[in-house]
Amino acid sequence: MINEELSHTFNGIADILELKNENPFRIRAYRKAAQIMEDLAEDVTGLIGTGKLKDVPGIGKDLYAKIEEYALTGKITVFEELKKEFPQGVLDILYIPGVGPKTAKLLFETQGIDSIEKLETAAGSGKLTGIKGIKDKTIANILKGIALKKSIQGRFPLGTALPIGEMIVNELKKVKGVSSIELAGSIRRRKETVGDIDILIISNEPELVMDRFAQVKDIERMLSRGPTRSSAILKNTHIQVDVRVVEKDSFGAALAYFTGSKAHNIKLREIAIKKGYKLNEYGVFDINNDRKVSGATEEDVYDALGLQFVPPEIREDQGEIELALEHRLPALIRQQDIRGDVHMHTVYSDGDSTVSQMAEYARSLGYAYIAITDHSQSLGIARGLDPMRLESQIKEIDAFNTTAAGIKVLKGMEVDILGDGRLDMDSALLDRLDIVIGSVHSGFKQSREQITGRMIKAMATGLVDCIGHPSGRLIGERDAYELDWDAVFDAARTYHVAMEINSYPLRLDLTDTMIKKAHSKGLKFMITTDSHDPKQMRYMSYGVSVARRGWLEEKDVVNTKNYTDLMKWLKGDR
DNA sequence: GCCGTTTTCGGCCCGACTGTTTTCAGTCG
Repeated sequence: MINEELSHTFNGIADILELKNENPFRIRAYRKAAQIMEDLAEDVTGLIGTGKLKDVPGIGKDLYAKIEEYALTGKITVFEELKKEFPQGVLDILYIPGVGPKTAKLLFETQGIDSIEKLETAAGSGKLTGIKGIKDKTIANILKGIALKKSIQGRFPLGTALPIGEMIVNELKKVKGVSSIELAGSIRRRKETVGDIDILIISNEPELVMDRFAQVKDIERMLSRGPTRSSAILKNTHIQVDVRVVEKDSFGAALAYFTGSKAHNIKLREIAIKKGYKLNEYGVFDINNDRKVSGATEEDVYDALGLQFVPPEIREDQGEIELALEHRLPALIRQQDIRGDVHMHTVYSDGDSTVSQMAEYARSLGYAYIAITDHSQSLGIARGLDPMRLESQIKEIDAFNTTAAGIKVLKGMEVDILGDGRLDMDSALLDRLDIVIGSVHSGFKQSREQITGRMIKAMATGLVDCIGHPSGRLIGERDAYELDWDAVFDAARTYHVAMEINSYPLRLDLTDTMIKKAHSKGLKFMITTDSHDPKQMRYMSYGVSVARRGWLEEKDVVNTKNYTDLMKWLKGDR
């Protein structure tokens, strides 16, 4: 999508402007624009057409013109000109941890170093000694940084980082003197991918915490170590972990600060200044006498600034601050609002447990109901069900429901939406089921028009209650297929079909931005786990987090209904 | 480069750690 290309281009412009030691605020404007492009739910080309791009805060006349130029010609003249001044390799060097624009520029201009390879050779052969401001330690750090960059490829799925973060939190929790400990950063905001793991601690013995942290067995090496801050790189994953110890009466301010997002924090500080305060990670201070106004809890901090408490998942400067000022934030859906899990598999297809095993586990989680939704026959690899086997599963579930107490099992299917948009099961049989999830599992390479057409055709049958993992993406493994989201959402509205929020950590699909878009069109959602094993039902929290990031409330999600109301909804009362 | 019930010009968030310095620049978050 052109949005990603623009995001990349704007960051490239910002990189070169940094090398040129340009106005930092101009650089920030480009960085912000890059972030805006990344967060946009729509193709920016469409926004130009409808004139809506002019209304996006942060995109002024100049950036608008550059976006338009890129949409029309595929490039931005300013960027093409800037690239002549610094080769791409110098920009690559900027992304080595510990090397910034000043160093990169110095190395390029005095030594002609214009690639990471040249830098590595020069640093290794001692050619850098003698340059002003560069001594042995700096050279060693450059080499370490290069090695680090090679070992780290981008961001990590939340499903990888969160369990590791929780493990370290549990280790440090035991240290003497620790009274509070929280994960912060993008993990706390539950972004689908995170760049590092941030941990915030209150302790009256910070040295003990840092000692224990340095001994965590998964640590490969320490990057820095101070009395209040330490950083380390973990083995295997090479995720960076940052630990901070703060005073009790600063914990809220520090938690807010280290949770981010950066854009959210900047706006908070601007509000603080307007009110005559200064906000930093230690608290809110009166600018006149430096007296501390608040800081012990996040609630206090937001309150001092005149804001409603903003849940971490929506701290992205996407309108939440403006609503918080008016105390009109949505009441985001909570885990305990979920009354049942309505997408899961059993041994009938590619699951590893029986209907009753899944039901038993769901009951232990406190659910009122589950839906069994095994695959249909075209998905051979998953032993998809043909009509006969579906019939026997229906009988088994009916039998289970007559004997088992405390939980209801809905009869369902995750039916394949075939290459031509037909459903992979007899209509009469689907009609007998309580719930039908329609999913695309094949033909990912089809054109945007074809896949969009398939989905709309499937929805138009009136047999599908929900579209499963609508984009088909697997984080870090497989991109989403091409889809005309407006057309799909509009059709879903017409045929009263819900969108799935699939909680499986590598799916998390719909994404937060697409949820917002679908929500704005009035769609309903189902948050499911797509479990293939009872334990996977615990992934529900991931889906709820994504829903929260998409600003959803309890009423937006179908499986928050009690059993009776859910059945009414499924039978057509929508 | 953006933005405006303090402004169309002149502002634009704040501090820790490192390594090189003799008081601070660079980098990062």
